[in-house]
Amino acid sequence: MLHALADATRRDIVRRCLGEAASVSRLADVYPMSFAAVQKHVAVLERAGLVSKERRGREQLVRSEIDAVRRARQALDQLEATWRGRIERMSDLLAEDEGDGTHGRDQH
Amino acid sequence: MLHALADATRRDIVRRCLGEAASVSRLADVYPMSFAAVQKHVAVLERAGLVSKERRGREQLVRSEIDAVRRARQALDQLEATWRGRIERMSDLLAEDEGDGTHGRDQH
DNA sequence: CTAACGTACAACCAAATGGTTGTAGATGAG
DNA sequence: CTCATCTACAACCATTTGGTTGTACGTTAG
Repeated sequence: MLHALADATRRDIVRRCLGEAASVSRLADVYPMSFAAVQKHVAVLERAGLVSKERRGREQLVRSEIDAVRRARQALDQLEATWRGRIERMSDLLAEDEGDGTHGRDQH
Repeated sequence: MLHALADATRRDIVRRCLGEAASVSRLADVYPMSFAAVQKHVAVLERAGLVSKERRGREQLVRSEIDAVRRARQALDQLEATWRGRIERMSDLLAEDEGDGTHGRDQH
């Protein structure tokens, strides 16, 4: 999921299809690469649930799933939350018990 | 940067080193892979600025850079912001000018 | 109907990834 | 000093990635 957003072209595709959907070939002539390459990028995004395709005539409209983007962002929020949790816990330990440096947390 | 966080092991390393730093070998015996593999993951995170290493005796302590995590998260925030921007702009267009569907935006 | 367009997919390729083992250099413990 | 530990790094390997070209198929325009 984050992997799908780790590519600049793919992030740009998501950005471009946020407001209004675009056909794959329209996307293709924006980027300096072949149609097939763009098609693959879209496929990666689709597998990750970040965009959906809807056939309209002979075109295939790509639309970004904003909720999926939000969910991806949450993964990083989680890291920050963990961080805040650690700091809090450390403060607690310092407040109530300063002697023991080897509390057995963090074991696998 | 997002690429560095796209791997589950690396995200876990970041999580683990958020509160207190850990030596590379300590990290290594947490994961089911060789020391060298963990070392490589740490190197990737370091190149991305997500962790920093500090030598302490013969150990190398790995510490996560919470600000870098925040910066990575901001990249995804940007996508959502773009989305909100698009919606806003669409509303504006609908409000003031309904006739023209082919305004020349989004050109490369 | 025919030609052009949009898509799908296979085959191929170079480079990056994620892993391994092995070797060698620093550093601390005894 | 000597040995065990921690780290660094090279060489190698399989798989994935990001790109290409070529071919085939469905749909729309004229």
